[in-house]
Order: sequence, then C-alpha cells, then structure tokens
Amino acid sequence: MTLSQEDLRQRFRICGVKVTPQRAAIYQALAGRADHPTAEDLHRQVRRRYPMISPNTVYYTLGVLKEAGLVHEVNYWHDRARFDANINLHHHLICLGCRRIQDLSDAGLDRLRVPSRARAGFAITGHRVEFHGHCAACRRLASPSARSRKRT
Amino acid sequence: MTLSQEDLRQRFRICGVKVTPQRAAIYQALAGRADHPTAEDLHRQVRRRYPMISPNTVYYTLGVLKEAGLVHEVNYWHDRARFDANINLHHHLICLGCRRIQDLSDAGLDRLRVPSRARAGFAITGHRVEFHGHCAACRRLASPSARSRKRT
DNA sequence: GTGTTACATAGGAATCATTCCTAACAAGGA
DNA sequence: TCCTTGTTAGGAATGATTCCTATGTAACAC
Repeated sequence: MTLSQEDLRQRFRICGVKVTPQRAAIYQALAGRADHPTAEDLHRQVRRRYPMISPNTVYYTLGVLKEAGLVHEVNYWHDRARFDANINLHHHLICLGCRRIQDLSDAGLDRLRVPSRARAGFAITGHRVEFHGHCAACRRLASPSARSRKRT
Repeated sequence: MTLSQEDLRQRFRICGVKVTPQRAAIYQALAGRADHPTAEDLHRQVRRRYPMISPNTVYYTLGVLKEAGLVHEVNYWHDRARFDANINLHHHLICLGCRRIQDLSDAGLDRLRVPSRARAGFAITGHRVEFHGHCAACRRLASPSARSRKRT
C-alpha cells in the first residue's frame, strides 16, 4: 500500500491539501497499515523518520486529512480515535475478543438501500455495515480442544 | 417506553443484574428517550429524583448494564460515549449536519449475510448498518429556497 | 530581493470524560 | 448477629485531545 510521492501529491492536490514532509509521512504510515492505528501509533511510527514531530502535528494533520475526506475515523471502541486511509466503500468485521477491526469488501453489501418510507426525509450519502463476532484466532483460543473436533 | 417496575425487575433478573433504585432510575431514563444520551445527560436527568447520585454511579451502572447486555453503547462520534436501551436489532441514520443518530428498523437489513469466503474464519454474532447523510431538518436549513423548489 | 499573507509546526498548558481508589453502606445468607 | 459481597459517593488521578502561541516556511505579489 505504499504510494509513490507523485500519487500522494496528486491525491492531496485534488482534495486541496498542502503537502508537507510530515503530512506525507503520516499519510504513508497510515496507508501502509491494514489495521486501524491510533494517532499515537502513527506518531510513534513517523517519529522514527522525523524525531522532532509532535503529537500535536499528528492530531492536526489527521484532522485536516479527515476534513478533506482523505482518511476516515473509526470509533467502534470508545477508547481512542482510530484511523483508516482506505476510503473506498467497505465494511468491518469487529472482533469482540481481541477488539481488532478487519476490513471487509463485498459488492452485495455496497448496494444496500433503505425503503424511502423508513428514511423520513433523510438524504443518504453513504453507509457501512459492521459485523460483530469473534475472529479465527480468538475462537481457537477460546476452545483449546478445537483440534480434536476438527472433523465434526 | 416507560417500563413497569415489575417488567424492569424481570429484565434485570434475567440478566443477573441486581436492582437498586438508582439503577432502575438510570435504566428508565435511558429507555424513555429516543435519542442516544451521554452518561452526563442521564446523570443530569436522574439527579432530579436522586439529588445525591454521583456521576460515578451512572458510569458504573452503565458499565454493568452494558456488560449484561441490557444497553448498548453507540460511538459513531468520538466525543463521548452514548447509550441506547433499544437492544433489538436495528440500524442507524447518522446526520452529518446535526450529528443526531436516529434508529431505523428494517427487516431486509436485519437479514444481511456475508459470503463465507469473505469471513476468513470469523464467527458472526450480530451486525448493524449505519447510513450517513443529512436529516430532513438539516436539509431544510441548508437550502432556504427549498420551498420555492417544491415541485422540481 | 523584500514584504506580506497564510498556513504548518512544536511545545507547553489546559480541558474534561472517564477511571481509579477508598470508605461507608445495604442486602442476603449462615 | 456476623460475614460476605456487591453498591454508592466523593475525591483524586489519568490520559487522549484540544487550546494557545511563538516560530518557521512557502507562495505570491510589488
């Protein structure tokens, strides 16, 4: 998911966001991850290349990128804000065990509509489905005898 | 949505939650509202009847009720935790203007499934759809000339 | 080149929802 | 009645996020 410098410049330009080394680094760090990191995670990561970068800049930049529509915020767990550079329509598998959130792409889910009588005048611009449950790893942990039941 | 004291006792008993006057008041306050109030909103409301109740008790009680599955937490906006006593399967209409979250019931949405190959071993126990957009009131505000365009 | 404007950045202080700690309290069972 | 267990309230602590502000920097006229 690493982006060429030129691609990044273009994306930013389209959204009217000025490019700076810090912003590029933050965006690249986010785009390079499949999970949904917090601002602090990103700060820790970007600091390896820019040791002087402040948490402040990370918060401010994420705010700017969010405003511009270049990143999304994911808040299923209320602890801290998490971010996602994947702005294509997609959905979430949320593990109630390890609290990890996986992306899920499914064309069927992308096509959902609401009956207009239920919308009550609401103009819908987008949607997202979240599925709750337990991921494969957590299920294995929860049932240590899983191996002996492999065939049932 | 007000509940008889007996119904409440029974619900709590089924979920193994002890009934106290404070807890009953908090749950009733939540069940009586169609929006999704914060802990502070509920504290303010319950304090009218129990002036000595502490925010602490509200937080603790909401934690207990959540753990027991009697209430849900709604965190679309990252500012503060919001709560919902409606634990029936339902969905959300989220207004990006006024940030209000309306409940939406739709049997079609309740039946969603994910193709098993996309699930990657995930065991799904529930789901919820969130629709983003603008509510009727915000749309009226945004276009003051709406009245003159009624027929177009 | 110089001045001007408009943001960006970093550092430190402030905010404020939430949690932690603790002591007093209440209910239910032995 | 005593014991145990969970509940409540108050105050202190935590910690993510925001606010404030001085400095830096790029773009753009003049």
